Amino acid sequence: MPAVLRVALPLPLQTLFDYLPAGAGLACVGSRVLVPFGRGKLVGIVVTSADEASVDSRRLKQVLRVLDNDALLDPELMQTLAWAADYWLGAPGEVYANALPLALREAKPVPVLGDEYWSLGTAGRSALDAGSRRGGSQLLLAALANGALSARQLGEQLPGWRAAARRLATAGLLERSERPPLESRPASVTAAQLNDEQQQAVAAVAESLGRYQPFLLDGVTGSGKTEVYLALIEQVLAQGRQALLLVPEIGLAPQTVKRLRARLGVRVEVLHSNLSEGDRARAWLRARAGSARVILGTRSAVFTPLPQAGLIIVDEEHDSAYKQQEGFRYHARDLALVRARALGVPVLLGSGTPSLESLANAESGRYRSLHLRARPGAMRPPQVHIIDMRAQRLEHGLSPALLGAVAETVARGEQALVFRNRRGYAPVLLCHACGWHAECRRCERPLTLHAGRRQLICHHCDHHQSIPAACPDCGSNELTAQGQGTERLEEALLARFPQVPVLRVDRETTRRRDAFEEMLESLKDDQPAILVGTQMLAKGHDLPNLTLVAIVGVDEGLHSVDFRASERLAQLVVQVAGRAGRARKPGGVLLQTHQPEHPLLRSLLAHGYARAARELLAERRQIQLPPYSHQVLLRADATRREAVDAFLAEAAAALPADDSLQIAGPMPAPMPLRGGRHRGQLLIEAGSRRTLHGMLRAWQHALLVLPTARRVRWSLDVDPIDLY
DNA sequence: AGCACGCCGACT
DNA sequence: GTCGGCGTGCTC
Repeated sequence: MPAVLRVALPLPLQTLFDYLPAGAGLACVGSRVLVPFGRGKLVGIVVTSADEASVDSRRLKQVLRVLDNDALLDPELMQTLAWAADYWLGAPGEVYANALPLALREAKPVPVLGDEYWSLGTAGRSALDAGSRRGGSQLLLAALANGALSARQLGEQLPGWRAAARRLATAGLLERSERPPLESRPASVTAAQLNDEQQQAVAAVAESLGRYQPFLLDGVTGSGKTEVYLALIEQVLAQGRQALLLVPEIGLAPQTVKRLRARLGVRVEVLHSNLSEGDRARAWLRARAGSARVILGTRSAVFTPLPQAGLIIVDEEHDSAYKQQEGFRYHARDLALVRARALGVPVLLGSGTPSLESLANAESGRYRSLHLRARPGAMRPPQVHIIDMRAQRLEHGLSPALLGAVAETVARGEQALVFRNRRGYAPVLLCHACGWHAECRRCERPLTLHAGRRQLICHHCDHHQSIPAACPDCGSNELTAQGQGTERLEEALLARFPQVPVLRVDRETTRRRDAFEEMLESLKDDQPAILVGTQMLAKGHDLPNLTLVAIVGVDEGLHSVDFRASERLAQLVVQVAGRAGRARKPGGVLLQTHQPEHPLLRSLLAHGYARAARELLAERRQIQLPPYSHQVLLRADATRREAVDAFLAEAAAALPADDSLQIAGPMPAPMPLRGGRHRGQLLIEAGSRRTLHGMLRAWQHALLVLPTARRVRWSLDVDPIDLY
């Protein structure tokens, strides 16, 4: 019997807490325990045991209850989580809080491993026969008339059924039960014929099944990456192993799930934020039990237990959604690699526009490269043309050439997409008489004019205010909207093409869940239409009648302070342009810019992403930026600027004297004021990861005990991807 | 994080 | 005279 158990508690503290073992029940490493803490109780994870307590043994308390007889987290996950906590400087408790579904962080036994089923009670059947219910309740009763349905089936048939179910259950008309999960059904769709490159990719990964090997699968939109994933998952399933597929956002999931289910004929567990906590916990547990064979999920799904792991796939690996931006700032793609190594399985990173990090790893031989060049079933790659905006008469920011191309497209009965990465009507409201412009007081940035909502909105904090009728400085009523957002482009295109449906797709118009999918589905494949929107349009399902993509106003990305802006711009342009390439007909892409000579744009358009990325990488190498150096960013903010300055100065002074560390700052953050808080940062760079990580824990500890640290909010970000 | 303890300003 | 501000320290 060990003397003490070392327990991780859900607190943002860097320490483990020692407890005496419980009187009854043995708590093994990786299991949950309920412990007394202060005047309350907490659920923690047993991380290790030790012979001796790290504090005075008189202070030790006893574990109240052992919640799991067997480890909830297997040794591989425990080891990977410990690694992750160490690498990203996470507090142990926070790391476990990210890895475990919420329902498993409570002092309850693990939920029953089954599916939730609903059926009519006797009273329910009478109510159905009597027709005494209306609306959603009536529909739900009718849906259950022929027998019980699972929550999953109900979700597919009757959106919003849960509210009705709750009402009817309270009234005693419905019964809830748990049943073991359904056995798999035979696949309903057979494999597509793979082309040579796809076959080679599948063969290469398949040959590595059973051992760790990272692959970078580089394939443009429509090149058939998904078919490669499917073929590999099939092989993994045939070996009786599990496959984990990560996607950057769940918006991409519904079609992928449908495709996986139809093709593989097995249950596909989906782990995402819209899932109820009970369902999420059950899916997680089914993966742990090995009954879930295919797991699809976003960032946090990288923590799914995989006792019979066969393969991990990270789709759209360049996507920054894989990096958690607060709390425990881990990167799911990087963690997927660590897990794959621990599990001894291959890991496949897929993207049409790979991150420079992954390209560098492929170049150095750490990853094996797989390419898909051909576009099966698609026409040749879209032709990209630059429109030089200089000296053009613009109509709401749209050049005659662009409008002409849109006109031709819709005249042919085809669809056009106008991409502008700015929401709202106009990014600036300017006084023509005195030069005043509306600015957020809490961020010192221009307020965006939203015409439909009749408000000025700050895109950096939630500040809203009404639109002034006259200039508050000089009283002039010559207030003019400067620049174009998606709302204004929508208005201009509507006015210009009154006979064609114009759909705006941005955060405002797709606020409701599923709104985005519904909007895209409302497009008739054989009818003309114009889509206007932001980033969101870079993804989503195929639009076979979309033949023109017009990219407007990406110039901001060409001279940003963030060294990653050009990489992101190139990825965005290629991803958006790719939307035109999936049509039955050849697609065209127009890029409207003030800087047609910009080397990045020239290289991108003349030679494609791979070449542009190589050039960006060469630049990074020359000036020793990531991935050729390693960074840690200390961020701090406070209502008083002096508090930030004092803390950062002390933080810099607490750094070890080491010539191999490059220190930038303390300096103001790119947005020095946000939401009324002053922000500053200190960037540490090193050529070697070992050097950097060698000092990090000690430095973090030094920061924790700085008196000035108490007067600011601060965080350390290892491998930051946004320097905002 | 959450909570207690402790030392200085405006109130029944 | 007390109620309550948040600065400081602690939680095994």
